[in-house]
Amino acid sequence: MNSRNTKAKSVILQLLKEAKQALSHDALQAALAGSADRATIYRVLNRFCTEGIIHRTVGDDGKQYFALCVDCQEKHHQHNHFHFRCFTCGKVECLPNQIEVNLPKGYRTENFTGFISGYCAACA
Amino acid sequence: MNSRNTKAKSVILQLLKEAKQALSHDALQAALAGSADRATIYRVLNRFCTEGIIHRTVGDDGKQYFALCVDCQEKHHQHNHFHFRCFTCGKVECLPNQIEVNLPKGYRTENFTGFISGYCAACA
DNA sequence: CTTATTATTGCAACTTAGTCGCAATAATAT
DNA sequence: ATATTATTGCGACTAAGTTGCAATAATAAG
Repeated sequence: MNSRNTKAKSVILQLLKEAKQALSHDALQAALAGSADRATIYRVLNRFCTEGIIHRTVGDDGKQYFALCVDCQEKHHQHNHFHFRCFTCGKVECLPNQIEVNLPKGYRTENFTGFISGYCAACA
Repeated sequence: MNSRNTKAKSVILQLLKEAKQALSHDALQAALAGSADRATIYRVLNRFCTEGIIHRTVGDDGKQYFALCVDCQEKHHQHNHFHFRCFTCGKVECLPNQIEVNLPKGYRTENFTGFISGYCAACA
């Protein structure tokens, strides 16, 4: 009785799967076209994050983006990759490079956020 | 007649100099203790950014942090470094490492944001 | 199939971060 | 001393995200 299959959950998951890129809350809300409440979308996304189905990153626009990143699916969840946002087309994609930043002695990493914005190949 | 010396500007600059780390708007506001208006602080910070005196980064908490980073002062402004935020003490510091991320062909970088949060040596 | 349990939803209110218009203030130049 | 206009303070506003609560609807149990 832990988790239930609801329309909102399956549609949001489907959208994230199809997108193959990171989506913001409002992009999802637009795609859902009123079929789910604002708060519900936020809650579903947060649930997916804690369940480890998707990962969250914060853009340099201060907004949260959610992605179902392909290569960190089954493996030990490692999200030390950068995200790229195109100013023109607005898409936010996961970049393949895994980054290692060496922190000062004694520091412990809990969360990694790498974000680059600019113009993608199609829009540059 | 481009820029004027005002109390707000000099105090905020002074605070950023003393801090030797990135400060958020509300940290500055607290330090200013009512001696400057919310909106003024935001405006001064934005002005400093466009003047190139300080740089802005967005934390994984979605908040903006402003720093007068030492090593990118006079040089050609290069802010491809990571910032680290400690969950416990809350400080946000600039990490020395300059990062190079190789983007897909044809992509143009406009903005770089690297943010790591966790526990600093003193708090871990 | 029917009923009970409770995860999930929708709604509304709320918080926080940041921006903006406008009149008042006060640096600087004349 | 006066004029110019950058800057400030105030208030209203927006956008992103969260939360409380009652209603809804998956699932489990009978």
